Amino acid sequence: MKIGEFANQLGVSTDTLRYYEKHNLLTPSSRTGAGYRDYDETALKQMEFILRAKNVGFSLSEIKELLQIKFKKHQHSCHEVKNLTIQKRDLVAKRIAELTRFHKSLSILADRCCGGEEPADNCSILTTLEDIDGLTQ
Amino acid sequence: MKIGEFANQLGVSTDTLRYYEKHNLLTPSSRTGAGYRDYDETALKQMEFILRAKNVGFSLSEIKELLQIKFKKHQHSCHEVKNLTIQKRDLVAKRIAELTRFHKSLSILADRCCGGEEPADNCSILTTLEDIDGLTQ
DNA sequence: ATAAACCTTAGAGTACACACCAAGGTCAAG
DNA sequence: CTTGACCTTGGTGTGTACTCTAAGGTTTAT
Repeated sequence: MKIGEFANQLGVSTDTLRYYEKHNLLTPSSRTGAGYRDYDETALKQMEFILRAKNVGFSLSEIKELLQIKFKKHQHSCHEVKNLTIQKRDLVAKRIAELTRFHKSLSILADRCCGGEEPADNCSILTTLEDIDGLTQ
Repeated sequence: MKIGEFANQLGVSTDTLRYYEKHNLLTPSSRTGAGYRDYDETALKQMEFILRAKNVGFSLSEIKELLQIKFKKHQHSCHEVKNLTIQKRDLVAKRIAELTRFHKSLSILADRCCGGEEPADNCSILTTLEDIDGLTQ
């Protein structure tokens, strides 16, 4: 399968596939006489692995680690894989906590503001950001 | 106040202040004869505004918008400010939802995995990512 | 024979928020 | 008068995940 068709099947761009190849996430199975990339069933499986891993939140560099483990499963332990997963989960949790703080603050600001069409001279959002922190930490 | 002292007081780097100046977030009040940046009380207030806005989750470009409104309050409405805030809040909410999906998936993967020291040949995390999506969407 | 549709490479551009560097000017203390 | 601590500009580097461009080669259909 040439890159265009392969990309279409997976719903990604050809640029993405070339990018993944450059970053050692997915190498095409072979090249045609003209130097065109040729993808087969194995490549398809691997690309699906990558897309699923992306879907659960792994970054490309994390996926690269997962792939290296996957290629040599017997040289790595379950423990290692679980660790990667837990570390990622905890990172995600931290980010959620931070965003939740943001969400709370923004909600407070928005709820206090009248939102009317009058000039913003006394807008409570602006004054809150100007003055001493009126937001619950 | 020269840039170093000003930066110290605010707990940011001089690089940050120069960056903010370049991106029209904060211009020093004046320059000394030698061309040194000179910050005064007004600059301090504005920088505090910026830092508070950052603290509630606004990006620098959003803060720039807020500042433009703040500079000409009577030319803008409360409605406008509230809109910015709500839009940001909703964006944050979306991101939280996405990350929460990630967190769930990662938790499921981690919980299922034994995490033992044995080789990862049958690691449930890897097989789940290999096979048809076993994760609740 | 030629046009359309595909493919190749290398490299630049995007957004975000800075950090870091080099080469040089300025200022206060000793 | 020199040392050290500060300041200046302009430019490059970081990480993430692509996207786009230029300049050209290949394949397929008409």
